Amino acid sequence: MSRPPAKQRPAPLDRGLLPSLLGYVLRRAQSAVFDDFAATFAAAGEATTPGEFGLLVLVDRNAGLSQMTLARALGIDRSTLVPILDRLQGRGLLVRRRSPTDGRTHALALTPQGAKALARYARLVRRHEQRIAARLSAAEIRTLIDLLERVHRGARSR
Amino acid sequence: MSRPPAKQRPAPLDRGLLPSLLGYVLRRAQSAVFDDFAATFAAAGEATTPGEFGLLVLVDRNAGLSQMTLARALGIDRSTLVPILDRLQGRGLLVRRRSPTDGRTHALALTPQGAKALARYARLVRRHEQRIAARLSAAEIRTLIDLLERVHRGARSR
DNA sequence: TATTGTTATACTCTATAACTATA
DNA sequence: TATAGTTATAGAGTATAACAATA
Repeated sequence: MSRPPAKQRPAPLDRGLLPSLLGYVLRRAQSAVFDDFAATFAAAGEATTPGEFGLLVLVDRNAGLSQMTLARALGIDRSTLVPILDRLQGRGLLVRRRSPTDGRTHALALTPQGAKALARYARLVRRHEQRIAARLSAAEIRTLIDLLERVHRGARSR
Repeated sequence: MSRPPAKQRPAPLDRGLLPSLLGYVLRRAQSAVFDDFAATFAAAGEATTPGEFGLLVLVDRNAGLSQMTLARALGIDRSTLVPILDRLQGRGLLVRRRSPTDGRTHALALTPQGAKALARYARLVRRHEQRIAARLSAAEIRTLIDLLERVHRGARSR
């Protein structure tokens, strides 16, 4: 029963009530999933965040939408969106076109290169999803998504 | 069956595959829960984040721990922790004491004021938890926490 | 007047690299 | 040499306020 050298037993900290708090467990799971997303993309030589991926999907599925519409869908301020679009546009993934009907707005759209990148990202996301759900059955994944949506609705309504 | 004025039907965007992605649903739930946390605290005239609350609990339950130990437990770099502790110390909630056994480390501890604040925060967190779980039974909450922990472990192991 | 996109500004969270005191 | 805490610095995400162009 000899123990290995063990330079310094880390001695896990007492977390008190934290592990029983839904908010805490949710936050930690989210953080681990974010790390896995980044690692999956990095392993494929890509550098794109979950937020950027979601944005690209929205632009792809709703071509021509305005920045205000997109910002509302993302739940961020319109000024926050500007540098994000600047970066994506700088990477050649999307363009801001003039709207023909309203001179104040931009019509956003993916470039052909952006559409190709999105298809690549979608494959990586599928791989990432398989990893994070590896310990769950298909039924459990559905249950989890359902419970999370109910938490979302409960938290939103105040 | 006349519709109310409705200045501009927002026409919900097409989110494509996003709602079927665990990572996406998780991120949205987390964001809504964070907002609810902030709103609950703001309504009570308090301004403390989930991260700060978690940190205070760890210091409370593990008095005398070092900044490195705390940083590891939080999953952040030691340099990231410095301004966070500066702020909490500035608010009079915790202190950095000299460690008597190792001159390189600080022994962190809550002040009496910090302990009182933490008790106040814990009551608010309980209220917040009731809100976000309002649509879930006790059994469902347990299931959700269990599933999230399994996602956490699955995402971590690579 | 109201809306859209932009800019200026500020704050927080995050990290890496380099410095210092101590072990 | 190695570790702990700090500082300098930088990047991303977030916001508010004010401005120009357009409706």
